[in-house]
Amino acid sequence: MPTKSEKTQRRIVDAANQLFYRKGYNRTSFTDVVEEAEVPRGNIYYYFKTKDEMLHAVINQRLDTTNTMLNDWEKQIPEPLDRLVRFVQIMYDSTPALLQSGCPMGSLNVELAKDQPELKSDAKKLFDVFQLWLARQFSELGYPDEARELSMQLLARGQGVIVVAQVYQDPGFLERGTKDINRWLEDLARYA
Amino acid sequence: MPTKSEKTQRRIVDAANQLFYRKGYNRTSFTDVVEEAEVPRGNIYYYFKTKDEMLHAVINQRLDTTNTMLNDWEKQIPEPLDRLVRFVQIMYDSTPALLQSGCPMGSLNVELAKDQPELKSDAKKLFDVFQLWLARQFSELGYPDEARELSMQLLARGQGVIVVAQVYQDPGFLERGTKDINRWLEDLARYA
DNA sequence: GTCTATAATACGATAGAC
DNA sequence: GTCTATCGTATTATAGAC
Repeated sequence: MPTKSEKTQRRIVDAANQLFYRKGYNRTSFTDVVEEAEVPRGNIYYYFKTKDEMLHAVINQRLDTTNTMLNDWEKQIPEPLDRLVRFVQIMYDSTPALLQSGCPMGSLNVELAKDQPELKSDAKKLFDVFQLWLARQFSELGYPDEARELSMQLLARGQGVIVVAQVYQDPGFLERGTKDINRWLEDLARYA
Repeated sequence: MPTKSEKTQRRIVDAANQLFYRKGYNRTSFTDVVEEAEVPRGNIYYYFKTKDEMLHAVINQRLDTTNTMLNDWEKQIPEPLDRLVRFVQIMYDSTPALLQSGCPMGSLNVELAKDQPELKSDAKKLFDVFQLWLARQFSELGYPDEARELSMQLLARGQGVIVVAQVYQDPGFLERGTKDINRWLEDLARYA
């Protein structure tokens, strides 16, 4: 059973997570977070000494969520191709959010990569967890040597489609993009 | 001959342009700009009432530069395939900057799309100018009906490769990515 | 037109009462 | 652990001397 303290901390991290996604890390202020989380002003410093620490907690929470999701997929989906297709489907399922705020891990990395290298190396882990999982699927699919390269190509395709769909506010492009990616995956599976 | 006033304004816009790219729009302060441009503190308000206006000037300058570049390519390069390949080559030529700060137009759009819709619609023009030019090349290449879709696919491929190469600080992925794109373009030209 | 001084506000962060 | 009051700094922006 979670203590009151743990619940408060969770409220803060959840609020920060949403705001970092909707507004970006640098444009989100502590005031924004305490208002969204509905906790008193200075309270936040009991849990996080700095904004960086808050980002760290947000990233760790996302990593947990992602790991759980990917592990579930490996348990529930027997075929590597179907797992890869399942991955692509989160893009299609998240259409409204992606058009509004972009890719949660992509946009965070793009923002932090510019001139906040320490924060960026933390955000990079969000890519790593997907990349390693995808590489494992490509390996099982029959491409052990090209697994890493293919996983990065898949990530790149997804990122590109999301950015352009967001710029042009075009859900159709996102849908066609995911279908193209799936065709590519099916071709890979066919000629493995 | 440029007046002193015009030169000062240009210095400010050039400085802002660089900083918006290296640090992002929201993390760049007026202080940063006046220091980079080496003009006195409050002077900047004579030229730009708000930061938004400064961004507007930066975007318009980039639009001018881009239009000039693309017009030159159309004059100097007779074949549409070669023009498309020339476009892809700026990615390869800009490797160090792309790994450091990402795509100048992509990262700006990703940043502003989150919750600054007016600024984002201005930044979107940077995509438009490339998109329209690319569509014209695809049209000439023999794909008049698919020209818009193909131009967006090319932009998406570029954006994706740049994001992933930046996240992993991997110039090799950027190089292989551009080669893949060129192969795709050559295939399109072959089967047109 | 150019520049300095400074206002007004928002920020991240701290001290300390409870 | 919880919360308030507040500090110091950096921010955008203005007023006004030159």
